[in-house]
Amino acid sequence: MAVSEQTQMAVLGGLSIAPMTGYALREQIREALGHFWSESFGQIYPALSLLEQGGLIERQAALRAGSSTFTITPAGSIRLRELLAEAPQTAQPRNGLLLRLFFGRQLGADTCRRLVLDARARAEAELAEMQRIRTELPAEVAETAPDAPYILLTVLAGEHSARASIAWADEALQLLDNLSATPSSAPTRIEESR
Amino acid sequence: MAVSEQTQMAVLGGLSIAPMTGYALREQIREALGHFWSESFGQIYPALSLLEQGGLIERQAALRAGSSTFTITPAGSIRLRELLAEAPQTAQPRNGLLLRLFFGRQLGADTCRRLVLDARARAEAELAEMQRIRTELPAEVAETAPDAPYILLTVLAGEHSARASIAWADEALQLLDNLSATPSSAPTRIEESR
DNA sequence: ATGGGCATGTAAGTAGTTACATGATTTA
DNA sequence: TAAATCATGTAACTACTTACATGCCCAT
Repeated sequence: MAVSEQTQMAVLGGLSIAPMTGYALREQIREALGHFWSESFGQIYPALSLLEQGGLIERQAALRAGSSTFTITPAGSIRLRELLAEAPQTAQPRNGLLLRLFFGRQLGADTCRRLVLDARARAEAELAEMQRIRTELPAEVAETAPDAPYILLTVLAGEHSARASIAWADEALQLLDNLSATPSSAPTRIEESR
Repeated sequence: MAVSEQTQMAVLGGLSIAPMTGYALREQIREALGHFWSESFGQIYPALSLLEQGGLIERQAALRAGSSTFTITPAGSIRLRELLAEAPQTAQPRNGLLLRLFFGRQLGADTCRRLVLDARARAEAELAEMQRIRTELPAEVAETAPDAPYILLTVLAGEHSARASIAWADEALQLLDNLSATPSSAPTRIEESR
């Protein structure tokens, strides 16, 4: 127990692309899935033990003493497809930025502006990163080419999300400026966007 | 202990808009913050006890026996502003949909299309909901008018996010269609978007 | 009088992170 | 040979949810 199906899915998925050690798995998850997923060692190693016991992966002694390489078994591939086919469970959202802005009156327009600017900067960085990944995609996954179009979908999601954050931030900044200009009286009128 | 600052912030924030019972607080958080925040009773009641002990909120006996209304104290207002001013802590992302699409080859283009269509439908619903809230905003918060422009920021964020999801889904569906059309060979060429 | 919504609270369980302990191998 | 990196594993902690126990009060 104590290992969620989500984690099993990520571990089996990683090993479905290439056999590797637990340590490498964590690195790969960080690099390839980092912008929408994460796993810590405290999850990965128990998951590897469990999956090995279930015959879904196999452990081979690696060159390095004490370390081992894990390979997915045919049963593991079947299990992976099963897990992937389950409906994605969406955790309830917790957006600290929006929570702060909701109570923004307590915080003041200036501090809110700062928060939005920070968010905008993060989104810009995210967008640049996604575009970098997209240009490097064809080369990176040369041997895992059939996965490339699916990976592209996740990169595009990141791009759309980042662009939306930037557009929202710009609109929000303008509203906050109006708010500062008209200290308390007439609430600023909002024109329809798009 | 055992009550996170995040929860204290949400509880103090809720009570900063109006005094209410723990039960009402949960309802309000659900209705007003539901699309970007959530709190369960298991969080709210311990938080109320803690904040009361700290003198940040006060309990008054309500009309109904056994129930009590909580009011934020001046010290509570100060604490709220302190908490709001702290940098938003962003939990690491876990997007089950993108995880599935990343390993989409195992799942097949058809099942992926279904997943994307579901996501698109959810985004459409979200967009409609955000637009409904926006039109009702001026009326709803008549007495809490000064909060309205800040609340609007969070609604706009939801709209931008939903629109981005829809645009991404449409692009993804087209890519998946191409993928089905060209079974395995020539990976489809992606033209630059924007 | 009873079923449903209002109301409070707690215990148990789930999911996950962080920090630590340990040691091998590579690189500077 | 020392530091950095690779590698495995576990224990303690944090945050949060779910389920339950309890009871009030209103409408039918």
